[in-house]
Amino acid sequence: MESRQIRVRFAPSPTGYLHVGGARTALFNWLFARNKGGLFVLRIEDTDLERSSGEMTRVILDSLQWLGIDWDEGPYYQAQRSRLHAENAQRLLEQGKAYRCFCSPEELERKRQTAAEKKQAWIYDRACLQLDQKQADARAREGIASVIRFRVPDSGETAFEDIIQGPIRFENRLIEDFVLTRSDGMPTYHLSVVSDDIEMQITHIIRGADHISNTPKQVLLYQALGHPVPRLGHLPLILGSDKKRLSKRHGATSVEIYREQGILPEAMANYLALLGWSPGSGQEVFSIEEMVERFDLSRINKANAVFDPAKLEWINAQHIQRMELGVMAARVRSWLAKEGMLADSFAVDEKTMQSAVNLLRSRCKTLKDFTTWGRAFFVEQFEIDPAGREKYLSNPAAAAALADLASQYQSLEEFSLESTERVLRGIAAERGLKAGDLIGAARVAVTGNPVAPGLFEVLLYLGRERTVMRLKKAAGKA
RNA sequence: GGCGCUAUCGUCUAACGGUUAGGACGCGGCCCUCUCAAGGCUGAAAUACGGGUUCGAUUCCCGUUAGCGCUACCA
Repeated sequence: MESRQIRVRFAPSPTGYLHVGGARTALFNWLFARNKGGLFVLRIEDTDLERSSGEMTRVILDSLQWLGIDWDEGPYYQAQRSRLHAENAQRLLEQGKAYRCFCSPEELERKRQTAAEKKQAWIYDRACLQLDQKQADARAREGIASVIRFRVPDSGETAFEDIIQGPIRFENRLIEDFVLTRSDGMPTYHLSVVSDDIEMQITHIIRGADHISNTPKQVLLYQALGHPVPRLGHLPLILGSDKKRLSKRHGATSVEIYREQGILPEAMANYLALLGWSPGSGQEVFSIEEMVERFDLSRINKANAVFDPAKLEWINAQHIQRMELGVMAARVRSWLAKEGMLADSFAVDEKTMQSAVNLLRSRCKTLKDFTTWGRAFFVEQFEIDPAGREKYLSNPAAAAALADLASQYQSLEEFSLESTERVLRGIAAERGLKAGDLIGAARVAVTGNPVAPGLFEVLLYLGRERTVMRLKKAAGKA
């Protein structure tokens, strides 16, 4: 029994950057398709010409690619397909499943207002449904603008079995005769989506729960158009820390921003997947391949989830630590390039780059940390942290010891982990300093920071020449 | 206002009638230690409320409450 191939789609409106909610919707569709050997279709819903832009489309595609989400078909552009959609409306009109409505937007707005003031529910009152063919034609001839409205059944109910939410039902009498085409002839959202999903043979529609209320209208449309309804699954929404729907108010909401902050795409996808889905095994850190392998629509949660930047950061740190060293080094290299530090860097050869990353990675939560906190591991120009200077380099004794350390390192036969430590401890003992304090002073001198990887490993990484130079410089300034 | 959806630690979640309600982030403590991370151990922290059904409810049903969503000639 060969079942039809699964076809899913992601259909963003290019009215802004790729929102984390949208990114998760795309990811779940993609994971589902990849897990089932299905096809992932990308469609740009750019029918709102006012708010859509080609630039936004470009950014959204770029963000998807960055996340590792690739598409098998598309991108299709919905605006280019309006003629097709309008034809469907025309057909429904001819079949009596839709009718022309001449009510003006102002008139409708007035009725809505009145109802709202009386705290009454209001849906379109079907004033124009009474018009017969002749009357309608007459109005059209008078030049009165009209829209095409879908004729919703008066009774009964429209129900569907949601893959994620379970059975959902709506009474038809509470569903409005919604607009199919606007007065300028352009199709509206419901018509476009359904027409395209039919045309593109979408088998599973996985989207945000904010579309649940739209669904009965679309189900009705499928039925009127004589097409089976695809399987529907509505994902819980992503909320801000105040439990309100995640929006600009909450700060970083586009995946673009997290990318700029140094979040790895693997970590972003990993965290997003955990918002509403869990494998049930307790595992939380996955590679993309593991996610594809484990993903299962039946394990998606029904309740909304609060976006937690702290956990995202932790997931990111985990990926930074676990990623293959060579791959991670390449990421850091690109980050350095992006920051304009690569040209001045002394850590350009692969071996040195890997050593630096190896030393720093367990202490970095984002790529940004490598070039800010870890700056001294890549370039010679770095600032000494004021607090570190105050704590370790402010007294003359430390400065003198540092100068001594520099000269002894210079004449050391072998510059090793063991010898550098022995010399330092010797100097500390000789001068009545605590070893920890001298280590701290040296650390600040060579890394600019009171917090860094183990000192002697750092010295070895930097090499004798660079170490001596930095020690002398700090000693001179102290 | 109407309609719809949801409800386990602060947050993300596990449990698919029987568990001392588990894990993770974050927070606190201890260990490790040249600082800080990482790592290991550990502590505090939850089934919204009220009724049923059942020998037994986090789990099934109803109600209440709360939150969210939709309510356009936007998508």
